[in-house]
Amino acid sequence: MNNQQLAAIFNLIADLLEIKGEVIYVILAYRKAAESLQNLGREASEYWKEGTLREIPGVGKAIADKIDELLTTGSLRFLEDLKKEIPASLAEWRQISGLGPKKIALIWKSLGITTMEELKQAAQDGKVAGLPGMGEKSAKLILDGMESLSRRSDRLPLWKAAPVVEDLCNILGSLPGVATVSPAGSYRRGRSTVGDLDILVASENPSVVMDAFTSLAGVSRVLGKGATKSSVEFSSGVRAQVWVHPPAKFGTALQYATGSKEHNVAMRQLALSKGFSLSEHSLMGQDGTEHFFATEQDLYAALGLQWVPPEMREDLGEMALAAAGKLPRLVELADIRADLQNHSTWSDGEMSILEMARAAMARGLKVIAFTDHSQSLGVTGGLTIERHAEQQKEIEAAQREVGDGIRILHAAEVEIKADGELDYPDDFLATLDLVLASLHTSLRQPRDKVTARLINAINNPNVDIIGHPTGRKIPDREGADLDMEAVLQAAAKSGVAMEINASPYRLDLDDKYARRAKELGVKISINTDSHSAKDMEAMSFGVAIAKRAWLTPQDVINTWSDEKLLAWLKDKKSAN
DNA sequence: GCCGTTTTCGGCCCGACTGTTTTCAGTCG
Repeated sequence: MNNQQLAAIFNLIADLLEIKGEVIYVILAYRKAAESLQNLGREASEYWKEGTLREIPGVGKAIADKIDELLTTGSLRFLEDLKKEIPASLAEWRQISGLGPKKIALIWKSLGITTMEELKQAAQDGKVAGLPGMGEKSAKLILDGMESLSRRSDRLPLWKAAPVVEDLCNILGSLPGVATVSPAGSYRRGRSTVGDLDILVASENPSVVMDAFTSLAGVSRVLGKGATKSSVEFSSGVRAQVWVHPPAKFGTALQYATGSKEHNVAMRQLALSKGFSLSEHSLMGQDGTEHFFATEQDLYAALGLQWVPPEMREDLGEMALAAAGKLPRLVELADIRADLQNHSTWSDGEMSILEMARAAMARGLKVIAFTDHSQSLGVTGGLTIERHAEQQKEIEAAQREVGDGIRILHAAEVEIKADGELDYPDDFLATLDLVLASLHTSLRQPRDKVTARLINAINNPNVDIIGHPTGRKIPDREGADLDMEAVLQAAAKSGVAMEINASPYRLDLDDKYARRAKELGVKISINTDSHSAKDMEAMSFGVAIAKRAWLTPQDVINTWSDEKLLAWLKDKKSAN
């Protein structure tokens, strides 16, 4: 049983307990444990074997015992008993927006219904509207909620969210009286998928913003419209929410709207411990005096904290570091000087080596590696060794053309074949400037086999980087079922770097594994996997993942000087 | 149910918006 499955069980327990009417703090404890398991870079089963389950944040005696029972027997007595009391199908109703635990309990107990179909029927028949505290609008809210639930996917992939956020910011920013616009929420925190889109607007005239936002083209449903906060659903199923605050309060408001919820709870607790009450409007002293902050920096400083980068705001230890003035200097987009996975027309790319190199130069890069596919990946036009010799000539010509502007590396994305062997012989690999090894095929192999394939590649002294390690595609394809802990341990031992593939379709490694890699001393390479100049824009997404993993420039080989990077590549070769 | 630079027991964040209400409960973020 993996972390995701354990987390799902604890979230289910939380849902059922909430409907049952359990005190809120018990529910919060289960949700915290679930959240914590999802963010963990190692499997809980490994902690379990070591007897260190309670080192997982939010896991105390009771939940550790439940994890133990689940891993030992595969089931949980507590949950089975709970299901006899509260039908598990009611937990599905929680996904309907506008329907919370209290109303679910009311409907279930009053009408004796438990399924989605029965709920729909009851809402249509007027039975829901007849309940105490409910009315026609409540029934309609439920029906609308069910309707949009059927249209929505769980979370929005970044490649879908980014253009929408950009459009919204441009439109809102051009309204009269608007001083500033900023994305907030999970998008600003750099998550690889986002839920609803959150946008914060600074203006003294909120009604203009609210009116414009709720009447945008493409809005299919206004979920709420108030004086300073509104939310809408677009016909695409995407939901967005906009807050408006005056510029003088923009700092507190942006901090609040950025979250995460867990980070904000920690912030408020800290404020309380210092005799203040923190809200999205102000920091209020016990005597009622309010302090306003135009910037987040001022707010964090007022609480005795360093400004915490949004990507770190998950309550995973950043508060203590910020209080001690010891936040790491995270890697930034401006630190990136090399992109080490790119494709040209020599395989499945759309542009020539010279065109790509010039595009990279225009972005300020100093090193670009061409990692065209290897021969066995036929659909991509993978290169034979003979064609590599021709490509080498073109690279030399392109290098003469661009001069000192950028260094072009002759590399390859070598296929790790189904049997674990690499697609080129070692003596050829040794001649390349850089070798990136990746899985593209037979991703569904059993865990042991696919893990062994990757480790075999890691142990090849010619391999410098493992590309997009799990092979996942967002949102459609789960990655290979890897024993990531074993993979990262092997990489630490051999000195191979692991890639954070910056493509918003991949973002692989994800942040939790990248963070675990850093703990083990594994170097990271952030690459765009570009097939055209436009793809190079994705670097910022990869950097966001790296920041979420708390990586510094030293951890990321793409930030290193030419000398250091080339020496590192050479050392790996000479260790051959 | 978890947790500890106020605490091993007593806390655990705060406000906007909506609908069904005559002053508030539920939901959401």
